[in-house]
Amino acid sequence: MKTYQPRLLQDDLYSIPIDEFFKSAFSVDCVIFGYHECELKILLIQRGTEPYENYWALPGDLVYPNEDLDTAASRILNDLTTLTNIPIKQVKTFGKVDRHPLGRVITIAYLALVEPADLAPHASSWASQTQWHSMNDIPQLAFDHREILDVSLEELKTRILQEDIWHRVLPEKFTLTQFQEVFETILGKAFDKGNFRKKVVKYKFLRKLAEAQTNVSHRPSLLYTFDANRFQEMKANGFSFDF
Amino acid sequence: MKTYQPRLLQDDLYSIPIDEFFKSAFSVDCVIFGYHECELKILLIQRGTEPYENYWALPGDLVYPNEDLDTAASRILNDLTTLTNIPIKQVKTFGKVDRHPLGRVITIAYLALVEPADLAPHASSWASQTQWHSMNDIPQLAFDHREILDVSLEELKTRILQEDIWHRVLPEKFTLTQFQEVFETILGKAFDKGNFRKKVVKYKFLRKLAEAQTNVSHRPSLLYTFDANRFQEMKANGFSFDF
DNA sequence: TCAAAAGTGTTATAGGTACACCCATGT
DNA sequence: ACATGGGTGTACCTATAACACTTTTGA
Repeated sequence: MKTYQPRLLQDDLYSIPIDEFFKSAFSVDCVIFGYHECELKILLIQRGTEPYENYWALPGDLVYPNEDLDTAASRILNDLTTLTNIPIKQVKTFGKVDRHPLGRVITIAYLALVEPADLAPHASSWASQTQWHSMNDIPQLAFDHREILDVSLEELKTRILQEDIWHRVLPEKFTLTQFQEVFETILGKAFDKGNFRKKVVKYKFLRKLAEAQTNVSHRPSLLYTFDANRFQEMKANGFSFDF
Repeated sequence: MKTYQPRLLQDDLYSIPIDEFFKSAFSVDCVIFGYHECELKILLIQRGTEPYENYWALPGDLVYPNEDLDTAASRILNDLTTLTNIPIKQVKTFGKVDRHPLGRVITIAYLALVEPADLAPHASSWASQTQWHSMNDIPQLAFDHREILDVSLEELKTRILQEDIWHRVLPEKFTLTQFQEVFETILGKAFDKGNFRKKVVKYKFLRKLAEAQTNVSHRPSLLYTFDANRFQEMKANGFSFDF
């Protein structure tokens, strides 16, 4: 039988059949955060099969033999939501030996931030249901998914400062207050209105429109749009919010 | 034959034999940076077997069936250097379908920064040699290791600002100039001496000693030590250098 | 006494923080 | 007229950057 002699251990007398190394698998788990009106949510599925039957879990799947990791993550996200072209990026790989009861399965966690309204209409017809959960009320999760969620939340806090993912959870035209609320909710702290605006306006990638809100029982707010090109330029030069 | 019906694709008629998912493997590749006197180096091995025989490559190995990912990374690093207890942390997982010519092998990249003097004495007796290479003169690398190296260098630049990994490449007692040089070399830019000192001293985790350099043909520099406890405290509160 | 690098001081400017105040709208 | 949130201005303080200057050693 063909064996694999670990290359780096010259004094190691034992050897492991190479087949043993190919008795493992890898999956992708998607941490899909949803933001809407000052609330941060997380998309969970309820498992319909063992192991962890009936537990809530992060949506995930084994990676197909001829499928790239990023592609697998996009596939899962596209199956769950009606959105397309959502950027979904790797967070970290979780690979403890005993993390999966049925064998050696490591999982690569991916992160996305979306508008929670956009859930796939066929979701309810699945054996396992799909549901948005408030981040303030997370049920017990299958596998090591709680740890994955915690790590991903920290990563979200970092990325919201560096990338334009907040853009996906705001309408095309939005107020500076809505913009501020996204950061306050996700980072979990409040900012001074005046100072926040001053800082944000000077970056010049929020473009003030001639329009304003209507039907509000207070002074209407001016609307802004996002200049993605200008943002990309600045990001290429190392831009990051310093909230 | 038992098959795996992808859970998330209800309309998907085809199914894949579950064995197919277990015909893959995962490896760990270590990006071991070395810093010494204003030079950044990278530890490479020369491959003794196909594929990519004779190519230089990042040191790596398949992960043992009952071995955690972090443990595998530490094992590889410990086999190559005489050091122990070196922190080595995950960077990213690389998993393109065609990245390995012999099958589906994804790899988890790990990053460490060490003092390059500490190379294992038995290294030269291996079939494949081990060598420090200057970052200014990297040979062609096997697999997608060049991409892994590039991504890891960026990660190193981020981590040097957030963690105390620079501590491992400085002597127990060091000068502020030595301290500054680490950052200048890794970040690739120069800092004003006076301003750098002012900023660093006020953080209070570098403790000034009563000692000074000897046998230098200029004014001797005062020596400092690192107060790791104080640094950890500050890090817990979100500290990061803003160079 | 000179070169070399250590170490300190000065100044102008920019930016952040806290807070007060006025504005436009619906009820 | 008043409650509500939008929007702006100011004054203080701290941080930063650029640069000049002094100090201590070995040769």
